[in-house]
Amino acid sequence: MKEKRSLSIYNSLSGKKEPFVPLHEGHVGLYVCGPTLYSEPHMGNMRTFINFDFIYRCLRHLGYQVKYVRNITDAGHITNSAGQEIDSIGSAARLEQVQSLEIVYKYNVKFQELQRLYNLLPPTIEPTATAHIQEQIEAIELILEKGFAYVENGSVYFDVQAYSKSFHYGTLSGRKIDELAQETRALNAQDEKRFFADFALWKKANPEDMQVWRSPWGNGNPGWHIECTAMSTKYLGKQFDIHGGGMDLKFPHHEDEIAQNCGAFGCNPARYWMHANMLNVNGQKMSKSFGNFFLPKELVEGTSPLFKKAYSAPAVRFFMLQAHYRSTLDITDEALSASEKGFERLLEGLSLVGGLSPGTQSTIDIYPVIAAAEAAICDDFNAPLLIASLFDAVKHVHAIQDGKATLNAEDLAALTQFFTTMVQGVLGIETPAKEENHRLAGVMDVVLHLRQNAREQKDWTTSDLIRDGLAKAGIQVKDSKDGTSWH
RNA sequence: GGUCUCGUGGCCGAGCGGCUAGGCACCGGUCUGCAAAACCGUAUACUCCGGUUCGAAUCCGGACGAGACCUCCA
Repeated sequence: MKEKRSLSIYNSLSGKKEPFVPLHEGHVGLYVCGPTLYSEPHMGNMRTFINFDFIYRCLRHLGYQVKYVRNITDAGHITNSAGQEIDSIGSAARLEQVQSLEIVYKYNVKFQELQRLYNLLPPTIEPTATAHIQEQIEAIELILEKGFAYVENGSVYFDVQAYSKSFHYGTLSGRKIDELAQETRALNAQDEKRFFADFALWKKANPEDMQVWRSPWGNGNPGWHIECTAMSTKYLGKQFDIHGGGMDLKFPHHEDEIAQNCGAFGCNPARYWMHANMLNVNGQKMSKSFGNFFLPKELVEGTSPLFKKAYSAPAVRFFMLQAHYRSTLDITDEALSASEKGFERLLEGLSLVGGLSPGTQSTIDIYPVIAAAEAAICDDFNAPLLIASLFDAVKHVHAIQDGKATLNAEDLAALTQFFTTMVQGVLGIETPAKEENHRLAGVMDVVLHLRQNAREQKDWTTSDLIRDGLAKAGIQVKDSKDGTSWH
């Protein structure tokens, strides 16, 4: 009996929130630009994937059947927009003195580990670029047939000038070609391109290239943008509902993807473009080139010099979702530890709600809270607002726990269902499994029993000695009405 | 230089024309042998200057400041 709600999504194409209308009722085609496997994904990369994982979960929660395609780039991007040729994976391979495939395999394993660590649902399909060379070649052929590309010395370039006669180049980024011409930084001697804004669809192989594929134009490598066009078309069609990715991909990558798709099929690949904002460190984008990045692993292990302690993956995920996906988020030790406390409070609420007993009648109305949460999801996937409503629910849970309020069986079931669905299903936060150390637990039972005896005899010296001693050992004792616990 | 985004209380971070965001910290309270923990509660805000409006953090213009993109980037 899920209420039909109208979802609205901020569309980067229009710069506005728009009501979401899927191409096929009840179904959503979602394509997200995934990682390039030339290094271990850093925390900034993970923020984008966490955000889109949340969006994916929201769409499913709203009852949509979602086909979620997230590509894996395992072919080095060959670009020459600045007259330079960069094969990221090949470079990494040379640096590590191994073959390209080893690089790709190594970092793919790491990425899969991170997906599990941060509780990312597996996409419906995770296609790789190297497994779709044929599709990329076919897409390039189609663009050539339509007259929006040209072959030059074994390479194929997208012809932006020809394209501009039929389509508007710059719909997504708002860039204008003549402005671009002036803005483009000093270039090296122009190469085979006819026009500065042209970009490579296929690049002729260099002698030192490790990965090379055959094509109608000779041996070479696919261009940076064409894999997304080829794979999104294959798995989602010429046009689908939502295309997502990091903000930094908006230009030129997504702009060129649009040009390719329009050039090949006459339509924008996606009706809604969504861009996740950057993770900042000290107010600046986390980036390989700034050197201010850290790895997800370092955060979980507490080995990054930026942070005083370790933060669990669910806590980090929660921290990320406390900011809206379209806002930049500055990650600092202070912000993270503040968020962690709230995170624990939420988990406490989650564990309490299951143990509550129903009353004969309800003295509080929980449905406004549930409605607020659903509305937050529908308002451009507003995770922070959703979390705020969950904290309202936590207050209700405590009130019931303290006997200050009651819920009848039906309402209590609704609250419990709501809480677990939102925290685990939608936010994707799994309670971290408590590490059970039976021997320590046995020792603690004895120690706390001794302390309890001392307390009953008002032997405060002994009881405080035990308490302070445990504190030094990193164990905190918590006294409450129901007894003493520790962690 | 061009294009765009953003400036919210001690910190993080929502809201985007009128109605308490939320979390953390602070302060007060309950509990406690004292603490801690836990729970409850109060307070503090919208960079500046103009304009529109009965009414603006919220819309428009300007100033200042920050960031992103224009080059590989999630």
